Amino acid sequence: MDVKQLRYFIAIAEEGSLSAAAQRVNVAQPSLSQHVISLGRDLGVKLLERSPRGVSLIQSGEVLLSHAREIVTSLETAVESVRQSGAEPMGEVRRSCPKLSDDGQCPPSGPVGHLD
Amino acid sequence: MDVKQLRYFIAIAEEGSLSAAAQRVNVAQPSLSQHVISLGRDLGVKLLERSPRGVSLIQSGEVLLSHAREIVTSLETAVESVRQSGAEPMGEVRRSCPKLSDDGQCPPSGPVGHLD
DNA sequence: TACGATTACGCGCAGCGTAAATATC
DNA sequence: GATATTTACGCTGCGCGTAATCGTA
Repeated sequence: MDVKQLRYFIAIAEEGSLSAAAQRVNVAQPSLSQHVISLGRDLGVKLLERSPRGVSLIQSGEVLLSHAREIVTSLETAVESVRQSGAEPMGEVRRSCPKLSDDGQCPPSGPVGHLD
Repeated sequence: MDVKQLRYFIAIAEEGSLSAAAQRVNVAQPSLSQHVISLGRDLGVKLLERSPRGVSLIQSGEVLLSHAREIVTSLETAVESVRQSGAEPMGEVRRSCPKLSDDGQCPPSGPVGHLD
């Protein structure tokens, strides 16, 4: 069970259609189809019903949806607070520059804040 | 960012050692090393310090740890409720939430099955 | 015919394990 | 030398996209 699947599922639930959700999350429909099948199999429940026009959530799907939203939100909150807690940013800061110096180097950089 | 990485990170934090954590989660040490490096890179933050005897969390790591525990718990709860939502009566229920909104309220709840 | 989901199939990459290297005691 | 992490490297499986197939109106 993966957060990516939860994101996909939220998109499907909100769009009511695999095709629309696929566009929204930039993934091909077959991939989403596979994910939702796999998700249902992992949970041992049927999550949604196939309608001639798209899909619609059934009870278990609604339950999953609310939890999924909560979890995804928690995750985003977590990332945000960890980033802001960073007294010690790490890694090299790579930057591009619009114009190289004559010696082919980037001009010296000024003070840099955190990356968004 | 993946839940698996959060589980791994929790194990590392609690064991204080990559080797011990690796045994606990049944993964080779190098794999965990890669994961924690990747996690730190994704977050743009240094999470722990290498000691000659294992590793120890620094501030950002502690922040991540608490969030990670919360998220993993939420995920397990979610799986449980979805599984049990199969044939259970449903309706609005009060629920606890791992994190209050800024105004001190629980985030809005959706329809759910019963909680044990 | 048109729209949407599923099945089939091939490819690339992420994650894993083994093994070798590095570091600290 | 012992313990613990990191680097190197090959392999397998998962996730994705394309294309073909099925279902319904």
